[in-house]
Amino acid sequence: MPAKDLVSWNTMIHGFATCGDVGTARQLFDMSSERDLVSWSSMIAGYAKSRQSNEALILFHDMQSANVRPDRVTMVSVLFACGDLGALGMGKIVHEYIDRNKVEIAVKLGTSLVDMYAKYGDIENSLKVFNGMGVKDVLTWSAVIIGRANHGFGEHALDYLAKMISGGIKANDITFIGVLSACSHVGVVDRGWTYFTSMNDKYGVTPKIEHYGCMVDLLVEFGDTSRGKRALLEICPLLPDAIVWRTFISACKIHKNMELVEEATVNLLELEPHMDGNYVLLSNMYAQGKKWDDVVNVRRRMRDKTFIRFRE
DNA sequence: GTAGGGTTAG
Repeated sequence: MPAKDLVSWNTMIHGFATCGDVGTARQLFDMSSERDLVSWSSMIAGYAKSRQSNEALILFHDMQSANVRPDRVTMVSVLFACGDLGALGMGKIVHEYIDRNKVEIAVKLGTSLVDMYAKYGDIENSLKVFNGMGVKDVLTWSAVIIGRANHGFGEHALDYLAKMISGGIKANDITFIGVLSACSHVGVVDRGWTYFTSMNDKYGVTPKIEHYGCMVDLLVEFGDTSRGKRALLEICPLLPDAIVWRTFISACKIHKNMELVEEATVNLLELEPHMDGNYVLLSNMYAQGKKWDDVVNVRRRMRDKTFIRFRE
């Protein structure tokens, strides 16, 4: 039985880490006189969750130096960090460790492996783990669907959706991110619309801003810009966020619709006035349209911020 | 048995 104060200490580390305050969690972690498997795992999970994947892997390394053996809970977070960084080599080492130590590959750990390989684009290893899993849930399938979609294999992603549904597993909001972006990659606007409407009607999944983002991408790139704009401004009941605007901008560029791009970029700047990249985006856009006065204006707005080199 | 583990648009 672990000491009582070690348990409460770990609870505190975990509490701060999962709230996103990894800084405080780390302070507590560093202050603690005693650290066990749970302390390390909580801290690594905190870094992974807040997308400080490098820190997560560094800490995993420190954990090994401290001779604390990771278990399947630790490895879920480590694999997530590997997938996030594209650290396939590290991910494979973890996989080998799992096999060597005969760690049971249950749903969560299995899904983490499937996801890590799929994110990297290593579909062979991803499916090897996938096929070896006794129990798969909606996230296991979604990992494959999203992974395939993001690597340009939209048809493959949609195949897996069909297999999943015929296997009796219901798609959720995460699945639909993969499904809709698969439609974007394949360029099937009508099917995208069908899936989008079936989300609510058939699956009871309320579209989130991410799903509208996918639809904007699909419509603008393969439908027409004005329909995409309608989807964005009128149909989307949620306020478009910066990612949606950037999606819109990059999709618009294909059609070189300067007016819409300009409007969108101004909106983006309002949402994220501190992001330097957005000013560069706006300036480049004006430069492309040879609107030199506007280029100067954007630069003026930038001047008090920070030094940025504009592309010629 | 157990304080700690998986999800997403660009």
